[in-house]
Amino acid sequence: MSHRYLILGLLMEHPMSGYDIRKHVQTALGAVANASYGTLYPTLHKLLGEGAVEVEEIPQQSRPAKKVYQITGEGRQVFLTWLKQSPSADDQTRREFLTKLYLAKYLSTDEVLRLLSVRRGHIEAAVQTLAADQGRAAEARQAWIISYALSMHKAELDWLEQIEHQIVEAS
Amino acid sequence: MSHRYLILGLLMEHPMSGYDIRKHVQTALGAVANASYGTLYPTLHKLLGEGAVEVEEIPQQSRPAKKVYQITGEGRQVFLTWLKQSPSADDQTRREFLTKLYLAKYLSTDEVLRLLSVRRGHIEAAVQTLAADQGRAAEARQAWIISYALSMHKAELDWLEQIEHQIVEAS
DNA sequence: GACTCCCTATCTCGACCCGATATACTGTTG
DNA sequence: CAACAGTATATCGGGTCGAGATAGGGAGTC
Repeated sequence: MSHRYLILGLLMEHPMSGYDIRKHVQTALGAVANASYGTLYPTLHKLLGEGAVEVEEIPQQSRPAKKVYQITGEGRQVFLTWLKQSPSADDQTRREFLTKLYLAKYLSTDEVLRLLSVRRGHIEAAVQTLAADQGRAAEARQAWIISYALSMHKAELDWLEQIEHQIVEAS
Repeated sequence: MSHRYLILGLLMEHPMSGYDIRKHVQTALGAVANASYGTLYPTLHKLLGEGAVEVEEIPQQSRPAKKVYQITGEGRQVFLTWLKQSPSADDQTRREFLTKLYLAKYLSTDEVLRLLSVRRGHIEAAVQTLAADQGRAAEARQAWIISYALSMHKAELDWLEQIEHQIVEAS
């Protein structure tokens, strides 16, 4: 749903290929968004059919040919209309470990603690990566996204500590 | 993917109908999970075909008939195998407002601030609801989920304040 | 008494999204 | 020279969602 608009938004700046868009999303928004090829290419084809983008095929030597997509005037309008609308209360948050925690009564205390520690490991790894990215962020908007993810991760680490405490004490 | 296991996990406790499962998920895990009918009923049918659950149709007077699903021994095994596996680093986080914030260069300062304040409103409303639920939470595991969501929301409010500051000062 | 909601209960439809995989050539590194 | 990583496109199966269809009953309002 919002992938089409994210794509249009990125194309507002430069014409890009699907491959370029993917890389861009991963580096700039990877912490909070995703754009798999299975979504990207069909969406580009659909936008093309709607006249929101145009494509130019650019052959390259010693590389597969590139299909460079460029946003049209119509596409710009569609994008800006969406952008100016208030965001919905979407909040797509899905965490396998939380589901498992909720069902933890079927696990031993040790298993629950391991579940939490694995989660902690995942977050700490992400924090490391993000902290490194934070220094490299050239634009403010990139820094915003990174600081968002870092804030959430840090809050989750605090929460994890609390829950671990509760579980150890209750056992 | 994990919906099937969440369903099995809930059926570990009591036999339930699809409608019951939905209500249960909404009240107990609504802050971090979802179970739409479009997912629920097909998943139940699939689990039935796999022999992980059994169904009994219960007619009711002055109500539509209920299909009560009960987990089988095989289903229990499938569930427990999944539960004992380390959770993947899934982290499905999608927020429309973050995408819009990233593309805020096409908005005026006022529009960006409105975007953030709408988001703030959504979060504050959620915090209110969750705070009320927190008192009513009978089981520890419910309280865990609620405190998770509250922690995340509070961290996001702090982050929002920071970003609003940055934007006001930069303008 | 008529009207309008809301609740119970099942189910399907179109659309979206993801991860994995296929294809194919090149440059690098051990 | 073999193995791997990068560039680049695309599809497939399957999970997921929100919205709507269907249908009867109870509660509250004018």
